[in-house]
Amino acid sequence: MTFQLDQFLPYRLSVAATQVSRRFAARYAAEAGLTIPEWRVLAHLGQSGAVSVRDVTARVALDKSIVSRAASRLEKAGYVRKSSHGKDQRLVALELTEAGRELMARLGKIAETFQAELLAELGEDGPAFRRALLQLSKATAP
Amino acid sequence: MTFQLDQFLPYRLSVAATQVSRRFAARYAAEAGLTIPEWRVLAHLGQSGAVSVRDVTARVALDKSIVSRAASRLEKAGYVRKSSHGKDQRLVALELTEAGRELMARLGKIAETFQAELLAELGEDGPAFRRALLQLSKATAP
DNA sequence: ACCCTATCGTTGCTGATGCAACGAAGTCAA
DNA sequence: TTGACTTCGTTGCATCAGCAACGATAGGGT
Repeated sequence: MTFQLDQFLPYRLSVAATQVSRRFAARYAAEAGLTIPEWRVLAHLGQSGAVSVRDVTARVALDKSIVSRAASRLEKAGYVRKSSHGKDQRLVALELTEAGRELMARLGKIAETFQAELLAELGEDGPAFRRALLQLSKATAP
Repeated sequence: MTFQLDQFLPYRLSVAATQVSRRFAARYAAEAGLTIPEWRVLAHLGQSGAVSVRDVTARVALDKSIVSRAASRLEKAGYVRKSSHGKDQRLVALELTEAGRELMARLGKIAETFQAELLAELGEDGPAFRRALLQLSKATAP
């Protein structure tokens, strides 16, 4: 029997992820022209207060260079403020501005709605799907 | 309650996909230094005989420019042969060379093994996970 | 106090991505 | 047959991801 690409889990996973990202991006594009890294940084700051680039990097699964650039764009757009961390001068403290909090409040609603739609589509497979994603997200030892 | 990025399905899905792709890439890197598009094109040709770029594009969920470039690289590497489709001169017939079939045979085994590992990790959530991925891969009407 | 090493964040650079435009080839109707 | 329109595959171009290198700062041992 030959190998079937369309039965292959990594492939199916990648296609699904791309598809879902596209659908979601179409939703929030109307509110703000954010890239995915920008959206993730914004969302993380919304739930975490003032944190460093390193913290964000660890949490949102993006390279630090990407987080750095996303933060700079968000700062220029007025959604994020960079200040220096008093204690350790190497660190930068990132936090949302008032405009950033407002934007995040709107995007948060959109995100919740979208997630509800997805879960409705999944029906009873939803919980198992969630568990599976968590399991697969674990990195193997380097 | 504030929005929690790490509970958000599109985010979890994206992280899981990236993670799994990395793990799989690490496996086949030892056999051949393929990019993901190259791997997909190779895999599709392995199961489909001679087909056009358009066919591959539709099947592997990649832009036609990406398929075109991947096919060119695979041709240069000696895994793929491009010939002209007698009937319609616009079409290109892509097919694996002998070297391509050999490589695919080896990669197919690696892929099967890897998939078995993933399914073992998922345990009884595997089938639901599969169904969910298929459901989410469906595009919404444009 | 000093040096040696580690960490933080930014920037450069290479290659990949995705969109649009293009030439070539085919189709269909008048 | 001609001409308008469509489709196929390639290529150009702008952007983005990811890795490495860098300056700046911190910390730890002697």
